[in-house]
Amino acid sequence: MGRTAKYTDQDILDAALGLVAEDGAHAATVVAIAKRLGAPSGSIYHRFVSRDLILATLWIRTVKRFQQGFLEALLHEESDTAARLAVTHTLQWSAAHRSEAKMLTMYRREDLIALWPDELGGELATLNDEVKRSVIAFTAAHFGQATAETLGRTRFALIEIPYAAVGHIIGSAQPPSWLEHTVATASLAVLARQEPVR
Amino acid sequence: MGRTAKYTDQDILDAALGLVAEDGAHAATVVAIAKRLGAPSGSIYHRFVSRDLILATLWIRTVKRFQQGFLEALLHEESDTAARLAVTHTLQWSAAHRSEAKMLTMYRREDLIALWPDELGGELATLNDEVKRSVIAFTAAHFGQATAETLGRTRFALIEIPYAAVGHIIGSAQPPSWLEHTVATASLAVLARQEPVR
DNA sequence: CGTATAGTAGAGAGATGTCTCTATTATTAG
DNA sequence: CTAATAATAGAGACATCTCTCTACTATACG
Repeated sequence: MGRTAKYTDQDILDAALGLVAEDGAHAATVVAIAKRLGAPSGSIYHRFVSRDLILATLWIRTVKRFQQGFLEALLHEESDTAARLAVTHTLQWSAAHRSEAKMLTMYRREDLIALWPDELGGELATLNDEVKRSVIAFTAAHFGQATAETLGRTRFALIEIPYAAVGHIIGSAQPPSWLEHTVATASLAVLARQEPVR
Repeated sequence: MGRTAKYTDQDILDAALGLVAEDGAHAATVVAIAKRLGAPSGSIYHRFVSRDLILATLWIRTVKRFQQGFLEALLHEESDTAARLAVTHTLQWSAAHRSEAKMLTMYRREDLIALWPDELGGELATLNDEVKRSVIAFTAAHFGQATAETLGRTRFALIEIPYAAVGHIIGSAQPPSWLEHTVATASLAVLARQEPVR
């Protein structure tokens, strides 16, 4: 009962995402989001009690969307293959979801959301739990044990190096052909178990 | 003639830098900078005509400070050594200049400076020229020729991978001992001339 | 068909930030 | 010592953004 929604929650999140990706984090003001949808700002506040809640919801949606494939990749039983799949997922997902990839790699949560809303406190607290568990399991399986060093190296190989490559994907019309192979090379070198020649 | 300056240009830049590093880009408001120095905002505007000019000047100062050692490292005639030195410089400089490293790795220019001031337009245009030239020269020397691929791989190895590691330096009291070796391993793997096993 | 309800619409209050303007103060040169 | 000057000091004009409040509108259900 009541009239049907003209602007859905998802529409609002998409508009915010577009603004962040196109014009930067500061551009996603409530007025700008409303204008992008052709709505007045009041309509936005009918759905989300605050700007921070919009961006926090968008953040969670985006992180979860990215994590899904990443977690699946890490499930592969052969650890080198799992690593390759994880790296490939990051690059391909980023190419297929540029705006979202841009948001994730370009901004920290704290720079997008001034004050994390209480109602999403629980969500935030557990958001990375699965990935953390998964990375620890990978490290234990791959290196034999998860120490500060092996964990740090794993994170560097599986997360930070691929993230660093996303800039190349966002920057150009289509990802350079050498990129995927290069990133995999770097990651696997970091994950090498025998002591490399110094 | 006239009274001596109580707050110098450099004091103002340092205050802005501290705010950016500690509380994020949005925290470096003119009022906050003034408060940090114990001055009213009017005194700041006596030195810099706009907030953007403060942050743009800081940006240039920081980039130049970083580039100096990086360019020196790349001068080494043996290219593998040059690469190692460049990587090491990025990590060690970041450890020694955390606030500046944080600013450079955490924010893009566009996110710090809304509208780049005209008076610094020339500076900006040439800011990266030397590094670009230097990276091209390195690529030509190392790979034999600078193509889109060899240039892209060089940038990834010498700039983006080390940048990705800076987070580990900023995040903890002292950089993990394994970091430097790990980053060098990744970079050199990317720079390997023979086709790696796929 | 009419009423309850979910939603849209938009004006405007209040907070925060940039920048301007005028007054005051310290320092140097003659 | 005095005048010129470079700098500090701080009030407030103006812009922008978040969020509130009230009025209006479309739709579903009986």
